[in-house]
Amino acid sequence: MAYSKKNEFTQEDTWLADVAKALSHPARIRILKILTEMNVCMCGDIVDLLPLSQSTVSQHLKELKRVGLIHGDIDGPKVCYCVNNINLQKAKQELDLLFSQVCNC
Amino acid sequence: MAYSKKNEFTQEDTWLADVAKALSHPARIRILKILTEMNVCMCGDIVDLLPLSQSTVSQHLKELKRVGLIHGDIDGPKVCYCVNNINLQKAKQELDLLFSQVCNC
DNA sequence: TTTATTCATCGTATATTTGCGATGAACGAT
DNA sequence: ATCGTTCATCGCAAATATACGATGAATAAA
Repeated sequence: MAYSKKNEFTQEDTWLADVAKALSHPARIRILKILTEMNVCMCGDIVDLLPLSQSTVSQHLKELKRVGLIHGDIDGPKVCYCVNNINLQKAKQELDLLFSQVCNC
Repeated sequence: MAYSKKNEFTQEDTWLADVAKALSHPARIRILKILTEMNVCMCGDIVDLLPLSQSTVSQHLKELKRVGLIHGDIDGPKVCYCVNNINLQKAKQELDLLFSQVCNC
């Protein structure tokens, strides 16, 4: 590849692609749904519901945190994960905008 | 990784993740927009508009075709690429459903 | 038939993602 | 102070993605 060319695009396209990347693994889709279904959710709760190890789930949570779709509040040795409604709404709006630009329906 | 675990999830979550993956590179976001702006579009037209080689653009087109967001109609030595409105609409609907499940706004 | 155009695919290099076990940090409870 | 719980991170291995040049197939035009 030599070097990535991802930054030779507009910031909007890059941001949208980045959000899409965060959604591009079924485990992360599932995690978002789990976090909404359960009001409070620790990492261990999610591990129990997924066919993945604790360290792998932790990585997926980190990716969702990176783009701001969730946040984790430290509570002693636990971390309470929640969806970030503000950023989810922003992501929804930007995706809606993309589809309105791209789809002639 | 040993083996991927992507198929240990529901078909819906896997399909959504797959659509998101197709949108997870700014070049592919850009290509979708270009295909909408121009009514008829050959691969070479897109290559002229992107900082990527012809073979790389062809790969991105292939990925968009794989999930059905675009289709290419052969026209002699040319290939006429278009967005696939039906599947774009389906993708939009499924993403809307996800956000309605996941976002408390 | 030869030539030019258009594009997909192959081969290759590098980067990134996915996944796990092991380890250690942080904290509450004993 | 010690122990158990919770979780992030490190180190590693394997799989995928990104990017390019080279090549070849397919067709239109000459």
